Amino acid sequence: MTELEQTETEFLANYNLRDYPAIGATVDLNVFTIHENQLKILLIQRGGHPEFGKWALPGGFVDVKESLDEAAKRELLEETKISCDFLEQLKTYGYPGRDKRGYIISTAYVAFVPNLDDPVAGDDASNAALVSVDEVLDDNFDLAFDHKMIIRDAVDRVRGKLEYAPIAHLFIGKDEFTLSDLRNIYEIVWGTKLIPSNFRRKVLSIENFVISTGKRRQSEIVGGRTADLYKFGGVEIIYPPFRKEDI
Amino acid sequence: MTELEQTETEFLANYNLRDYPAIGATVDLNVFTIHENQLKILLIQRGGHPEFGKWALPGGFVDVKESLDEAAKRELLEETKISCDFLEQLKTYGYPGRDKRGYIISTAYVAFVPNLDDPVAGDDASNAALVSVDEVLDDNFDLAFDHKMIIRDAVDRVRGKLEYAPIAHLFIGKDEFTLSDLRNIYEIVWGTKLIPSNFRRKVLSIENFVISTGKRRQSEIVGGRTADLYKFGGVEIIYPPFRKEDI
DNA sequence: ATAATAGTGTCTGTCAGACACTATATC
DNA sequence: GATATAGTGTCTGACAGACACTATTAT
Repeated sequence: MTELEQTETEFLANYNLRDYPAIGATVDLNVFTIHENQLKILLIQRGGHPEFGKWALPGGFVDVKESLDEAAKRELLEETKISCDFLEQLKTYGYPGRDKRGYIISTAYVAFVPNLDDPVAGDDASNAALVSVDEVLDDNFDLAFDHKMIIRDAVDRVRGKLEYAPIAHLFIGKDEFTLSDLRNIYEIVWGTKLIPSNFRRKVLSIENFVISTGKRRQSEIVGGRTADLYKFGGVEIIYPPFRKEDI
Repeated sequence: MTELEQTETEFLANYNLRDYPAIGATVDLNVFTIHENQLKILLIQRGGHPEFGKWALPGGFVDVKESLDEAAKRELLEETKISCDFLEQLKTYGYPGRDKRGYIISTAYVAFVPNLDDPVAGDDASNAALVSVDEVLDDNFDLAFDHKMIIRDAVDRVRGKLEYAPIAHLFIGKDEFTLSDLRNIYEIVWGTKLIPSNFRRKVLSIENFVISTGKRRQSEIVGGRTADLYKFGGVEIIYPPFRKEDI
């Protein structure tokens, strides 16, 4: 053992995180889905103190035996009973007073799940619901902690991410989808109408975004021509990106 | 006091973060600058355990009386004696084993500072240096903790952010600058050559990116025509973004 | 037939890449 | 004059917005 290793061992023997003010670490999950032609987010009604009874993001304390990502994945599974393909760190929120239990830092995550028609009631949660983001972000909708601020950031992230990341298909439950299915996701998340022919041209021009399966499927609503079925092609970034609007 | 408030008060009286495993929270700063025509990052040589003597990102523990942003600003001031206009949260790193002192979560920040020709020697740091990012990211360069991973993410953020955020002028120390000065920043950060005429057209086509001051300044190197001086115009986003390369 | 949806083709305007050309400075 | 940098103008190709047109289905 070198001298350096020895002094480090001594240092660590005397070091204890308990000598400093206690802090907590949580993860909060922004779970988005498309439901009834709306972009919705999963909320749980708090079954314990503090903020008892208020709607809040699912989440919980990080275990010291796991990473933040693992904590997020675990909470998602515990509270929604689903795993998902897209789970990404959003931002970390930490300042005095955001939680009455003490100085608690929360790392927020964003997840996309396909349309889960029969939503979910986790273990810890007394109640769970899918709420449209428009409703949640309304001034009259009361949320626990600083979760409204977090959701606002998360919605911005989802809308922005759709421009350059091939993630829209993650909202579709099926492996094979039509370009109308795909366009529908963009229209709902962005709250805009897209011209079908232009959308089609853009999507097909991106190499490996979608791959034709050769199969066709007929429209679900009323009449109409049968549509080609595609599957995701594995591309990692959409370049040049979609243009959401002319600012 | 309602019944709900009463039970919450009781709950909080019995709640103590000390009842859970201790965790720590730090901030780490990626301070970028342009120095000797290179994109460089500020590193400090650790003057204490653990990782004694290794190069590391400046940073330190978060105080429970301040927010994460405030902690980052404070550390930046303590370690570099400069405040800066751009300080943005990057990502939070937390998993078992990343710090020998215990489960310590680190929130990384990215800061841009203008060319500080005479770099900096903070209080806590035994030694400070500006190192080119190419050198730092080389396999042979040894860094403390997981800081190489953090720097890799930070460099990606800087290069990406330059495409759509009007931040290049923050690397220039002066209030007034020529389009060559500005182009130089893009070329250094991206490691590419840009065609001056196209760069000029792009910059001037973005409303309120730069504003002509009417003044002119002659080139610093050798001969050449005097260049128009501009100042930043306050625009918040560059749309459509710069195209860094055709992928 | 009519309505509804899918898919093709084309015109147009914007904008980036490339580069020739002019203007103004030092040496 | 040579050389270096700043700035103007223009050709071209890629691509998005708009929309007319054809194709295929249900009612």
